[in-house]
Amino acid sequence: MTQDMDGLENEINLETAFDATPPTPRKRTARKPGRPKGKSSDETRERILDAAERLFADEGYDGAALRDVAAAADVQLHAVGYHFGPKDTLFETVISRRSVVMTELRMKALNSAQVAAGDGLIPIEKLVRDYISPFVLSAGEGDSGWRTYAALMGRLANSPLGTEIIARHYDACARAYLVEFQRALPSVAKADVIEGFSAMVAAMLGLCADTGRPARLGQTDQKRRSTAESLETLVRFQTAGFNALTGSSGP
Amino acid sequence: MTQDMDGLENEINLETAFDATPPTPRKRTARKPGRPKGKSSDETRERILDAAERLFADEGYDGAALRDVAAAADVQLHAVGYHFGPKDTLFETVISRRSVVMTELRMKALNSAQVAAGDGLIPIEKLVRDYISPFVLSAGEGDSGWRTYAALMGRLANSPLGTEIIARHYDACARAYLVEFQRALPSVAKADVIEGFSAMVAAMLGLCADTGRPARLGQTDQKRRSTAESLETLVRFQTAGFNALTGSSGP
DNA sequence: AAATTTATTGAACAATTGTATAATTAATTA
DNA sequence: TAATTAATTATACAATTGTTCAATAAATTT
Repeated sequence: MTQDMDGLENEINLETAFDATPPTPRKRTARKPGRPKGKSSDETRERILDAAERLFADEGYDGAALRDVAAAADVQLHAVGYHFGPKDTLFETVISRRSVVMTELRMKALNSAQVAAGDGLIPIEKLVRDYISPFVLSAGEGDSGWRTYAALMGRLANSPLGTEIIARHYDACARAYLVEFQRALPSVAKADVIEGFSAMVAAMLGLCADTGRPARLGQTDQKRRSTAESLETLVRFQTAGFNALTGSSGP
Repeated sequence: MTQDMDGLENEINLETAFDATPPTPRKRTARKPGRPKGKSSDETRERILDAAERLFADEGYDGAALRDVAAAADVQLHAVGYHFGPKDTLFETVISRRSVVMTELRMKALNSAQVAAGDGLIPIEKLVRDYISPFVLSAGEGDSGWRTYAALMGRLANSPLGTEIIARHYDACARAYLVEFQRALPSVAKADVIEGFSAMVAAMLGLCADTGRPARLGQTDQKRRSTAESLETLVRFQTAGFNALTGSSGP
């Protein structure tokens, strides 16, 4: 919401606080039909995407009802369909809105690293860090939308629908990194490099999905770790994992 | 299915082959109402659980319709509710049926390792292997039900519902292992040990969920790796990850 | 042998869901 | 300024869903 409640020239209902139980119907603001005065539809689109992102993350693709998305975005049901078409393309749009940002961050980092390395190799730790940190930092320190997106991606990770969508939005970048991982680990079998990469991604998603399991397993309800600490631990762990693959089965 | 199609004393329809598109309605066998002759209801229960397991794995909790479960199990809709009550308790039963097996395997391995270690420490690699291998081997070499179950667990991993259920069924065992991990890594902060453990579990689930992403990322459609190979790579990778956490921030 | 319990089929219900149609009003274009 | 397009509310629909009720027949108990 870039420019909040402007152009709402009707009586407005200020219960914008977030409901803990998302399927709640949530009475909507009373508004007149017809094109609203002065407000760009882009705001509405973003509001719908934000609401959809959260509901897909909380309830899953099938669990999230378009009515609840509409209510959370404070628009009428049909506005959702009008802007984004059927449910699956809304979902696709939710994913791609941030995947393009994430992929650009990762590819820029990779390109810089390639330039810096020249003919040499990119260190494993740098590859791990460059792939992981945009996601971890966005999820941990970005706005709440990024946190929600990270939860959604984590949830998607091992589902058939999610796999298909991740392939479409993230595989190209993953392959670019894999080339460098393989180059930096010439003695490691390709299948092992890929398995390591998959392990790294799974750990990253699990960390960022932020399910609360670590806190539960630790019991001692210590204050939440800083994102930076978690990131460093993850980088060290995954880097060592990749390096341990050398000298096992030939390439 | 321990004792297949016995007691089906009515005309039977042999299209038992698995449908690639699970939401297909699937016409059921015509049978008389009333208690069937001679067949134990345990068979029916297992058939329903198998069908539910697969549909939950393929379609998710909300995506799986009880009607489709019933059709896949070749029973009437109400038989599902009769045996397992509402949908959420059916789901719970699907999870617990195998979680008790898995937890017993892991706890037996842990107890053996503790006895073998006596007053000494259990090596990290042994802890990793003992926790991971029952799941990986069941998913990779067990019957098809275990493969389905692994996909379901992977899918559950980062969802709110899944987290809650995993806590109920797997946290006790996870804590028992964590004690030994911490003992074996005395210089590592507790939060780091937990983060490493979470990374290990995430990688394990990602591997066993078997989404096909590794094959897609590798492109060269090589024959599927053996489960044993994957397991060894995973153990080596995760063990090195844990060991790399030593000597960073104090406990 | 009668009564009860168990396991099953068949049918129905009320609620929810994704999508489509109609109406309305502001912005844009001709 | 008239006509068209864009964005929105309001309503309707047909399909699907989890659950429940009724009927039936075999097994078990009394």
